[in-house]
Amino acid sequence: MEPAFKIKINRKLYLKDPELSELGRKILKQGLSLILQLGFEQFTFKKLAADIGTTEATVYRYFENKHRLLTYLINWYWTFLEYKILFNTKNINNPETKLKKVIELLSEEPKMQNKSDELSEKSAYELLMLEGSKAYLTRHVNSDNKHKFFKPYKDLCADFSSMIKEYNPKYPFPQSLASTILEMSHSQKYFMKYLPSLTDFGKEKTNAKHRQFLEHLLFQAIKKNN
Amino acid sequence: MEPAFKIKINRKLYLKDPELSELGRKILKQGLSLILQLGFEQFTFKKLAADIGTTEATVYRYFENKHRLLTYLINWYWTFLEYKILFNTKNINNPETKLKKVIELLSEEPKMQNKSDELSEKSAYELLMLEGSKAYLTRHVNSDNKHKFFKPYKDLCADFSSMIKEYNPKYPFPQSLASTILEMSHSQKYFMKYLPSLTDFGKEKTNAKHRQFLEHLLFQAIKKNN
DNA sequence: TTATAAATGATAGTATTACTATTATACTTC
DNA sequence: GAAGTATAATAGTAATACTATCATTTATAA
Repeated sequence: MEPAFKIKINRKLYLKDPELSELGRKILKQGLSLILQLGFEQFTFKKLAADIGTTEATVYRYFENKHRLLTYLINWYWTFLEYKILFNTKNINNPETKLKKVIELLSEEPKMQNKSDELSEKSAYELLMLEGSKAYLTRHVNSDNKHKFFKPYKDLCADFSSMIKEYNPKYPFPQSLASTILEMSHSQKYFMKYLPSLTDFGKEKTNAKHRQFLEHLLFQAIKKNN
Repeated sequence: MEPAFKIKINRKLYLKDPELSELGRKILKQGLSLILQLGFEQFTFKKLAADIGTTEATVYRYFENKHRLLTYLINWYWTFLEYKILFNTKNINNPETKLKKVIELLSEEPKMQNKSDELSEKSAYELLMLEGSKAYLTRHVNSDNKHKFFKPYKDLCADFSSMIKEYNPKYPFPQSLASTILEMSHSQKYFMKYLPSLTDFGKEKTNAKHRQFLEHLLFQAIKKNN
């Protein structure tokens, strides 16, 4: 279940590779945790530095600014999720079963895990739900895109889209459907938690309905022979 | 086509009603335009004040902070859109035709219109696409929600959801589907423009495919008898 | 082992942001 | 013409988003 690999992140996202030092890893882990706690707008490098017992200037040696750190963390999760999906569907031949597995993976909320040093999947999942779209909703989206900062998301989307095409090669909107399901998997969870009347899931504890919704949406859309 | 009514905005959103003075209307109109130009993060009341030839302090007499102004503008659009949809579907009895009309309205990009003093639909549409989710993706979402700042969005969603139920009373996720289509109508447009590989629309000039995608997604989901 | 470089800490500084406060002036309306 | 309201002008403050400098500690290579 736990894939044994190192997630590679676009080198333009950092000034100094945070994975390569104790302090860098603290910046990632505590940075993620502080963003979750304070919200991205209220989060600052100064607060983070205080939190991990270093100085603002030091944090700035790793990341140009807080948006780059956010993008790094989001990229980490997108890449992680792609591996997770590929790993868990690798031996499934039936396209339907495969897609169902993907929906399951997108719908389930990761369990707590505290392998101390590493970024936790659960926190990264939360981050994507709470702040994910802020990674691309900026006026520098084009420049970020040229730097390939969205490649992990595009790759993930492309994988999903391929599976859709495998299931029904004639479906005309596989990419849009993939990005829709990906986006919705997070935003419907957000709505469920904070604006439940925008959903049909109430404030339920389980994600069963959330999953049923996505699964139904997906399979109705790509249904064959109509 | 042009509905003749005044859009009422939640009074807690402002300190002084901006609709009631020349200056207030300038704050709205130029504020919207500046946010589009600079992006919400780079937008400040100081820049806005300079732009309309007043002082920062004066702008603060109308709005507590820039997020309230954003929420005001987004609320204005949600309310506008609700009226637009209700107005344009009022005399349609067939539920299918009605839903198709809604999709059409959600997919079409408003034309330029410069009735000088008033907020322009086109700009507000852009705002929703570029900054819309920042209205609710904050750590004060619960408090904002208690203040009913999201009521217009919920109302819009509820209307749409009712039409879905009218078409197929047995469909189990009308609210989620409504919010999904609403969200996607904007985010797929954003992707189309800035991250086209997340869609199947390329960098096309027309919104025809965008519309087909939404329509197909909607009607396949709520199809009867399966 | 020492020299050398690289990473971090300590400290300071700057322009801008996100406000609040005060006083003066102009504009309205009663 | 007085009284009130809206705006302008100005000032000030704490925090943000950085950049710069220099000293010190730590790792690495000769």
